Amino acid sequence: MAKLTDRQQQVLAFIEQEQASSGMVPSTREIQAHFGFASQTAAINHLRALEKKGVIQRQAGKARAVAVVSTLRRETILDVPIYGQIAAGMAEMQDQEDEGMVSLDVASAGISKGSKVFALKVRGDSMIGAGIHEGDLVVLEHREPRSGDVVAALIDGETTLKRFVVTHGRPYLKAENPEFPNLLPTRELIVQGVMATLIRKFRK
Amino acid sequence: MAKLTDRQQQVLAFIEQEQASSGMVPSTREIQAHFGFASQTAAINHLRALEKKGVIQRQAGKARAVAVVSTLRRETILDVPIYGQIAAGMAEMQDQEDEGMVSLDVASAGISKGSKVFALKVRGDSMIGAGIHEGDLVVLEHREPRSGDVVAALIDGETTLKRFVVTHGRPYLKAENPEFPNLLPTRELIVQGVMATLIRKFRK
DNA sequence: CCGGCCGTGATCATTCACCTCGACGCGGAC
DNA sequence: GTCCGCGTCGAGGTGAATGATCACGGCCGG
Repeated sequence: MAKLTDRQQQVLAFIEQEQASSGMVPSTREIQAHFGFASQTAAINHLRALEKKGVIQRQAGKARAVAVVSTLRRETILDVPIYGQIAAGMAEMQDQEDEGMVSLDVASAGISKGSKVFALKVRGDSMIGAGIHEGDLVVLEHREPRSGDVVAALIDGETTLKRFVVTHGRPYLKAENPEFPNLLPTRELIVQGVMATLIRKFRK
Repeated sequence: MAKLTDRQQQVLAFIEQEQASSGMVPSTREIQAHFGFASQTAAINHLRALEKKGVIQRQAGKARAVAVVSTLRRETILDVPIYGQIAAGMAEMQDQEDEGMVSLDVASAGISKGSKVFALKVRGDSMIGAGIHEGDLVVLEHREPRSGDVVAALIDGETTLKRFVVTHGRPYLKAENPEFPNLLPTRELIVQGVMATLIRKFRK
């Protein structure tokens, strides 16, 4: 891919910035106005140059038909709401206060498109044996758990992270920390989500 | 936010799908054609309804002036290239084979916009004490390490993950695993990146 | 009976990409 | 040097793409 000129870099930056802030790609006239060109031709030429260098794609004749290749190549982005640490009543998935958002691509998340997804901040260290630490962000998928999955389960009105194990046809919840009781009886087991991804942010 | 009709959901899905695949929002006529409407008005009405319900934003008079609010609210997405496990010669950041891509928002990544970023797949368990396991994906930022940071360093032509510690004004690399030598002398220390985020994908 | 939803059909007014012709500077090729 | 390509910009014009509007009708729940 050929290198971009300073000017072309500026134009590309403008396009990307506009798309991020207003959601739409600027037209040739808007580019013209932004850079103070007296003619559209200047803007069009820059677009053509960017297209030839492969950083954008265009569709002849169509309005605002500019697509930035780097965002085009990207996998679908999943927006995961963070429901905090306490998840009482989550079974209904309602009235949950959003405490933020994580966005990552579906491939990295390993999540089947279409299923309900949410995230929780890990509190405590009952799963430290599985490499899940306090403060980690856990992305969970709402689906039926399989044996061996790490799940967020509602026990005594509180959500905790445990490993879901089925032995002799009976489901158990297992904490991965020697200081915790290894097996918990699981009557009225409510699994709120199955762990799909873990995200840990290091010092800022 | 008012609930969407089935039809409105379909229209929104079409818009999002088009934007993802071609990079641009469909025009009213394209929406019309896709759904087999005999009139543009049908398409326009749906857009108006979607706008009133707050899921899209439009700008009067402008072409393809539709912005999906959910993607608009989103933080800036960072595209991180995965450079694999072996990173010989990475100091130049050149000729690196892309083995994929991870995309996540800058806020979750905790990365200062503008710095060079890349990712590596963790091999071995020398950092298991820090909760970093084999197979984890580590996002690294190219910057000067501070004491206590986890860094990817080039030692004997191979990249390994270690904790960077400065004691008595002298830098050391420390493995977080009792089976490994605790402190490594660090002459000619090349730090390729400072760990910013960890991503672990669970069973698929 | 009204308002929201879902359409058809035709027309109008802009927005917008594209084209032609021309200009200037710069660096490499001949 | 001289020519050529490329980047960058100006002036003006054309036709297609596109959003917007008006008029009309049907369906449904409150």
